[in-house]
Amino acid sequence: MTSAQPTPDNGSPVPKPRPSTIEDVAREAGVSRAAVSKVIRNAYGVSERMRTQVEAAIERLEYRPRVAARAMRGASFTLGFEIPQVGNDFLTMIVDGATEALAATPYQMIIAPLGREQKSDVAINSLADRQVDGIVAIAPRVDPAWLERIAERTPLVMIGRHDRSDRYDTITGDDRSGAEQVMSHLIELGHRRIVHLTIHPSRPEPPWAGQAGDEPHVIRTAVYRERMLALGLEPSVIHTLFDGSEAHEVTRALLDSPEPPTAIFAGNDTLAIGILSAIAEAGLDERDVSVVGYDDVPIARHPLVSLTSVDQDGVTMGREAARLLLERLAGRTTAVQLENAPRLHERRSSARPRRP
Amino acid sequence: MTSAQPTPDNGSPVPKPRPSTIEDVAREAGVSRAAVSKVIRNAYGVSERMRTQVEAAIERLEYRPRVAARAMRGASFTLGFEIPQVGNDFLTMIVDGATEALAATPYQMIIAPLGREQKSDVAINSLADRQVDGIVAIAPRVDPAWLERIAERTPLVMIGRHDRSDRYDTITGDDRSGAEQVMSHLIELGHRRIVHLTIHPSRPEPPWAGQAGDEPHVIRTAVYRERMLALGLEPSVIHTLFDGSEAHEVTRALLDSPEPPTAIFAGNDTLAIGILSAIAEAGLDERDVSVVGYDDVPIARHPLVSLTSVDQDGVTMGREAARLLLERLAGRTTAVQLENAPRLHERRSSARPRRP
DNA sequence: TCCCTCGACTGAATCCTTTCAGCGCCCTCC
DNA sequence: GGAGGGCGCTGAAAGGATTCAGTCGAGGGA
Repeated sequence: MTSAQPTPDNGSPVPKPRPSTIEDVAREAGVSRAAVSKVIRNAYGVSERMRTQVEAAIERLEYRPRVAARAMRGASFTLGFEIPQVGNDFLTMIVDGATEALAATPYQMIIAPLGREQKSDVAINSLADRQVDGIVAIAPRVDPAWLERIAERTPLVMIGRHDRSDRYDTITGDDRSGAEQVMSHLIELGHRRIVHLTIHPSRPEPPWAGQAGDEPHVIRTAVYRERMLALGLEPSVIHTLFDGSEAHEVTRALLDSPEPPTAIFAGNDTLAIGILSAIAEAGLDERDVSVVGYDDVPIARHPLVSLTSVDQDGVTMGREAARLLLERLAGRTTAVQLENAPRLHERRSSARPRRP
Repeated sequence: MTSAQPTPDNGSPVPKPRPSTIEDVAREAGVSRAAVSKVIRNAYGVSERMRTQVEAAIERLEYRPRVAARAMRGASFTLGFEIPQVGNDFLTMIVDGATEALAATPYQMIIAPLGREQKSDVAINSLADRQVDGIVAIAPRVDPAWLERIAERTPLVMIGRHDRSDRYDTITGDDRSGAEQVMSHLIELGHRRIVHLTIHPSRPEPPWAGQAGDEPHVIRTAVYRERMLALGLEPSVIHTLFDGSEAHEVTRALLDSPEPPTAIFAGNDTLAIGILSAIAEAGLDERDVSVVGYDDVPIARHPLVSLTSVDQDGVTMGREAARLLLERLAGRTTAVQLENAPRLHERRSSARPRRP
């Protein structure tokens, strides 16, 4: 990065123009503050004449309501999304779906991304502190009881985990079915040495004690184990970090081992992409090592990648999450659980093994 | 998505527990509100004894300051990022860099994503309304004068565009140099029929009148034109939407044309990925049509993709953007311009043409 | 001993919006 | 013609933090 070029300070300290307030608008329009407030919020009890007057004043003064002040008594018109990994395209799909669903509403979406070493609760707390009107948490690694405490104050939709609650809504994919489809597919192709590579489950430590079994990845792993054992095969599970680079390293080591797998079932597509890169670098292809991912992110469809993957329709999940929050804000108090049916898309990355 | 399973309302309307306020903490610790405030903000004039007392009370009451209330008089400890396209991995890199830079600070980052049809100003306004302490805008398609008005009130860093301002800081890549590298590379490989496929520039309409020339993509296009004309070749520029799918369609049509190009210079990697998919689907490869992208997103390095691309180090841009904002918040009033030097990474996607 | 200074702490004002109780006024209905 | 009700609007309180001017007490210097 080239050295900075500071522009000379022109001496005159620019006086910050005070942005206009609802008070200014009221004075300008010759009405009370309360009246202006009603116009803004489209509330009941506003004559046509006053509406046009106030709107004109708002226009003239370029008035914009301060969200902070609104939040103190009313609503912030903001929905917060906790996103565990910004670069993950599955999460992007969720955001896309939600953006679309929110487009015609007065609600603005904000995203609190998780830092590399940050925990979910930091981001969720940060959203709650900002008094968002609703929160979407994606497979958060926190204690369900803690989540319920948050949900007591702020409508919350949790995407991914399979625990249920009366307090918050959940949206899940049927991870059992998805993983079954993957395993059936690989087994039918004739694979026997199948490795499962996935992310670390949340550690079973307080305050999040031993509930990891509800996490999507953990369920997929369980299905993998069952199916392997049912065939009298030895399961082999490897855990890595979220980011695909460790998956890449691990795969490279696997390929160098005396008896490398003929197939790898990846916990998600981000990992699968990392795995594919190691296989390609080694000069191998799908008939040496097949790979199946999970999420069906856009790049999986790309003909150069052509990754077999489980589609769980993240866009719909995001859209539904937004809808559920809006419903809650409109008054619903009962909890809702949605589950969608995943579907395996078979592509080039999975094939019959060259030698079983 | 499977039908909803409403949990039965258990009748007892749960009384929302009132979260504790600074008042409660003050009472609990036997001090004044102002004292608690000072402890929280690490302000001057706090004895060791009082600090420990107050901190204990905060702990006991699980007190968390309300950002909305803080924002009304002080700071919101929030930095806002306007992101024009959530799925774009270059923008993800910027966010990653910024997240890292902010990790050790009390500042939390929030992202305002742009909807499909939304304009930059909506997202930027929305951040300003939320009284974030600073804003990062990425190649926003708004009038520079408008941006300066925002910057009068809130420190602002603009990434991408090449216009300068005394009011806000800018971070750019040297797009001229980057585009020169691309064109030199393609020409040296022997390409002559080179098409440039890029995104639509902002329309030269009020309130953003005819300043599109400062946009990174427009500069890259200008360089392309110059180099083609210098060789006596006819430039051919095609504009598409942000998203790679239209690039895919357009490329397919190009390949079917009587005299298809031997190389395509893509305005960014997202487009390049879309172009590559059309080429691969047509059963062609880099010796039929070479492709060069811009941004060097992570997937470009993937051996299955191996896209030649210009690296402008988005992670550093994000980190620097965060740093510049923190500097402003610490008191700097002069504007700073940073520019980094892009570097072309040659990969498999660009090769000598099979027949020139 | 008295005055002054300085550090630690407090009380009250302030930020901007929503909400709620209440007040005229006009219309309708009996 | 009076009661009642609905509509349109207002004034003031409330919400939770920061900030500023000031108070108090201890310690130092003359």
